[in-house]
Order: sequence, then C-alpha cells, then structure tokens
Amino acid sequence: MPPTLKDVAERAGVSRAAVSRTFTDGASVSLKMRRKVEKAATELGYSPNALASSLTTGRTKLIGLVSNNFHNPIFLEVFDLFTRGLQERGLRPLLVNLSDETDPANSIRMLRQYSVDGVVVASSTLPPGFAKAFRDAGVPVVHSFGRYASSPEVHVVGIDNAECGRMAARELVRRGYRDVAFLGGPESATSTQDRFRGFMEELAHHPEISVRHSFAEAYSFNAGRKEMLARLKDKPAEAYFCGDDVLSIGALSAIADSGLTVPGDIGIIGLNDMEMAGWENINLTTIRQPISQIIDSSIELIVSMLENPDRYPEARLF
Amino acid sequence: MPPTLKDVAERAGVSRAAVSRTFTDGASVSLKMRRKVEKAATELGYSPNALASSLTTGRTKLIGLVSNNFHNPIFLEVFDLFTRGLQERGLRPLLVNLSDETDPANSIRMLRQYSVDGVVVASSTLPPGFAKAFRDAGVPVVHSFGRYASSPEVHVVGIDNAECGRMAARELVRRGYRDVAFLGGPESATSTQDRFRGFMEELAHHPEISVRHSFAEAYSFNAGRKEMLARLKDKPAEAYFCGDDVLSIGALSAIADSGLTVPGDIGIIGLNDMEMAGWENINLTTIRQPISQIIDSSIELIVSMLENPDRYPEARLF
DNA sequence: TTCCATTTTGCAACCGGTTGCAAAATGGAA
DNA sequence: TTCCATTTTGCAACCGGTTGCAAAATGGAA
Repeated sequence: MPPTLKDVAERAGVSRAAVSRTFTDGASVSLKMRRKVEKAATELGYSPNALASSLTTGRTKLIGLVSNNFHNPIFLEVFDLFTRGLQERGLRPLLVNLSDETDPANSIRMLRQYSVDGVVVASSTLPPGFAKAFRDAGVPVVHSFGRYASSPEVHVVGIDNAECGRMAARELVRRGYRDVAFLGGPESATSTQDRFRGFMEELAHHPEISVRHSFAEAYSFNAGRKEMLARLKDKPAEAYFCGDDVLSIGALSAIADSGLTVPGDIGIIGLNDMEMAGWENINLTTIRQPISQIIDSSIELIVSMLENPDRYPEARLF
Repeated sequence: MPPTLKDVAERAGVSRAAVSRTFTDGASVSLKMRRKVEKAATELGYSPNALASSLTTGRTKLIGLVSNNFHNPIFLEVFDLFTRGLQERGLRPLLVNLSDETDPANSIRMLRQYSVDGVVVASSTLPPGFAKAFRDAGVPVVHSFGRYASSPEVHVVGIDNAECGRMAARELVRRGYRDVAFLGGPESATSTQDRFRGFMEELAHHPEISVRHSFAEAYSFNAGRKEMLARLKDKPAEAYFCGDDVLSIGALSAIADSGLTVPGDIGIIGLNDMEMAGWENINLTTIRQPISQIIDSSIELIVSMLENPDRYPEARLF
C-alpha cells in the first residue's frame, strides 16, 4: 500500500538504484538527480522500508531491550532513559518482558528472528549466564545493572555492589550504631550477594559492632514490609541496610505500623535513590545509583559493538 | 552468519520452497519431508528470519507501543501488561518514547519504516489527533487510556472520565462534606477536562455544597504537592478529588507538612488505584482504574484489526 | 574540438524469505 | 497392472530494498 522505491523511480524517470542512492548516506548522486528523486518521493509520500534494506545491509537498527524488572518503579526511569537514548541514535528498542520466562533460548530465538543488531539486558536479578547466552549466539550484548566479574564474559555496566555494601556499613558505623543488620533482596540475586559481602567485609574491621542479616523474597514493597515485620517481633537491630529503595519503603511502613519512628528508633539506609525516595512523605536516606550514567554508558557500549562486534568484554562500574 | 533457508534446503536435499513450507502453518508438506527438513534445521540451528518473510506476507508482527507517560509509576504496570499480552499472541512491542516529541509525523514515518502491523497509543495526555494521524496513515491503531467520543475516529479503550468525576463527587457528598474541591491534572489533558466536567455536573445537583477547583501543572508528585501547598495558604476545602494517585500523594505530603491529617482534617480521593496507593504508609482512598481490562481489551482490538483493518471505530469504556 | 580522468548512472544479481502454477509422486479402485 | 483423482514438490517470479561493475556522462586541459 505505501509507495515503494519502484514507484518513486518510475515517477522520477530514473533507475531504482538511483532512488536507493539518494536515500543512502555517502552514496554518489548528482545534485540534479537528488532533486528529481526527492521531488517524486515527497509527492508520493515515500519513505524507505527499513526492514527490506536490512536484508542486504545486515543492519536493522533494532536493539532488544530485555528485562524482568517490571515491578520496581526505578525501571520506569530506566526504560525512559534507554528508549530516549536509543532513539537519539536512530536505534529502535524491541522490548522483551522476561517476567514469565526462565529459559533464555526462547528470547534468543525470537531476537534472532527479528535480526536485532544488539541486545541490552537490563536487570540486576537475571543470572550472568543469561547475557552470556546472547553472546554465544553471536549477538552483541551489554548487561546493564549486572554483576561485575574480574574477567567478564560480556560487557557489564553497573554499580560496584560490594562497594555499596561497604559504603552503607561505613555510614552506619560513622553514625555510631553498634548493632546493625543487612536486610537484603532475594538471596539468589547477585546484586544482593555482592552488597551483603561488601557490608560484611567492612564490618569485619569493627569487631565491636554486632551484625545480623536476613533476606526478603523479592525487591518489592511487600517483601520488605513482611521481612521487617518479622524482625520487629524480636528485638530489632538499631539500623538496617536494605537491599533497595522499594524494600526500604516496605520496611519503613512496617516500622511505622509498630509505632516506632525512623530515624529516632531505627535507622534505615536504602539503595537506588529513586524519585520516590525523595518524596517528602517517604524521605528515605539512600545511596544514589547513577542510573543515567549507567544507561548512557550501556548505550555507548552497544553502539560501539555494532561497529566492532569483537570488542573485548569490559566492565564499567560506577 | 546465522543459517538461512538455503542452507537448510541444501543439507536436507530439498527445495527452498519445501523448507519454507515446513515452517509455515497450514502449508502442504508430507510427513517424510517435514522430518527431513526439521532434522536439517535443528542440526544447523536454523530459525526463519521474520523480517525477510514479512516482505512477502506483509505482516511483521511488530506493534508500535507509543507512550509519553514515563514518569507515572502506573505506566510500569501498563508496560508490563502490554508486553506480556502482546508476547503471548506472538506479537512484538516496538517501544516509542514520545516524551520529547510533539509532532506525530516523525513517529509515523519511523513506524511505517519498520512496517509495524499496528500501533497502540497508551497515554491519557496525548491529544486525540495523535492517534488519528496513525489511522490516516493507514496503520491500525488503538488509543488506550484515551478520551471517549460519541463518534470515535479511532478505537478508544479507557475509562469514562466524566463518570469518574461523578463517582468522586457522589462519594464526597455521601461522606457529608459541604465544601469540596477538584484538584486536577494539567488543564490541557482531556482526562482532566472530563473528570472536571463530571465532577461539576454531579455537584450541580447539590447547590448547598460549595465547590472550587484548580489545576496542577502535570500528573506528578511535585505538581500535586506544589498545588496543595498553595491551597493550604488560604483556608482549604474540606475534601479534594485529585486528578490521579501520584498527584494525590503529592497533596498528601503537602498536607502532612502543614501539620494537618488525612482524613481527619482534609479528605482526599485519588484515581487509578496504583500499587503504591495501597502501601501502608500511603494508604490513599482512590477510584480503581481497571488497567488490566483496558489493556486486554486494547490488545484484543488491535489483534482483530490485523484481520479486519476497516473495522468500524469503537469506544470501550470501563 | 578532441582527449581523457573522474563522476554519475543503470543493469543485474543479490539479501532471505513466500507462493501460484504446473509437473511429479502417491495411492486407492478397478 | 492400469487409470485417475488427490497430494506433494520444485520452478521461477516476487516482496522492497542494495551494490559491484561496466557503460555513459561530465568537464577540464590541451
């Protein structure tokens, strides 16, 4: 139904190749030819079919954006920044929701069917093997919010979760707490594991401070609330480092319910600094995660991989 | 790099047409042939190129998911439900972030370049003309969370915003408030206009109740907070119907800051019933928006339009 | 005007699939 | 075994583009 290259060529009285060339950057076309073609094209309302051209150029400008975090409000910011960043570079995000899916094979097949030029895996809870599966399938991949490894198998952009744990520990120590606790996300998430490790490492330097830990079922409000309610049944710690902000907000609500106050009775420190954390009726102390840097850097990496797919895997931590 | 139809055909010793047929539903292939082809295909790790086939079939199974709501947490649920729903039907969402864009022409051109089979516009703040522009370009389109019109130009699925306004008004009357107010979203949003209209209509039946109104700059926490802080400078109303939940939460924070309580001193009723509204430290009274019904219905509509593009435009309100 | 190096253009093959049509294969009945 | 209706298969053209190569056009120098 929409006009094709052929229609334009006929109307302009030139060859199809000529039309193709006027719409290809850097191709050799005379000014006169270009004028003729552009006139015919605008008269017909023609714009080239990106999918057809991808067949010969091997580039679709489609980037798979794969995630399973559709319940953490911070990911709305993540999607916003990713889609804008990709659009600015002329790339198109093909969104894949992995919430129900555990086997990477299906997503890989699907993304290959659509010949995506690259894949961004945006998740802190997917196992590292997931991103690796894309690499093994020959698709450029960047794992954002992924786990740092000393010899990375795919590009990883994220935060140093262990260092986050250390930062939180140092801050709690500095504020004079003597009885602190780690309230993590799901124990299986690498981000939780690393934050936990960093937290414990730092506190190992302070044998006088007592430490405990527990894990919530998910990075969610309800899980945080539930876990904190359980902690409150016995004598709770003086201060908690919570796995992330939503979890923290759940914990805050549990504490408020029990009649205690934050930071008066119990200290809470979160992680992410999502927009909501700053809302005056929540007002959470939190460690900022530099989301926009992570995303800019991820996009930059995936773009550079489009030119040089064999680029050596790199880890970028903030 | 990945194996093609030709590779499979050669390995299986059959024609390319035969391979194509074994991967096309309903095509005529003998069992023997199918076995041979499938064997070769799995050995090579072949899966058909969806984009190449779209060239002849005219179907890409790509659906443009267009939105500009990347700051309202409820849209994370919206994206979750849309992506899952589309995936379940074998469709792929191509996400378009319209936050920076005001002119529909660019998005239309881009979506046509990628030959999307249809477009879902998911937004309550985009003007109706936006969705219409897609229809005029010959692309099946459904406007979700859009405005109802008695003679719709495109399919619209959403809520009856005027009825929401009436519901809120009735509820405030029922609870005995005598001095109520409408605190809307941006005055230019059709959802705000309709909710306002409904609210005023209903209250016109109660001349003894005093009514006032004002509008926030956006459907956002900060806008709600700012607007409510301004209201609190003079004598505020007894109860407010706020444009949506995020706005309401902003208003709640402003009220809390001024030392007043909800619902003790001021009543607040929101709209959406987003997850966060139920969180115990927010605990907002709100009108539920049946998001998943709206989305299911939108997907159903867009799917039916793929078969019958000339289907008469329909409005579905919940 | 002629010559020649350089630029522009069109031809035709190709990218990875699908599909109408005719030929070949199948298989049941006689 | 022969015949014929039905099913299966392959050929070749097509979808909407791109691109290497050779031929044509251009334009400056002599």
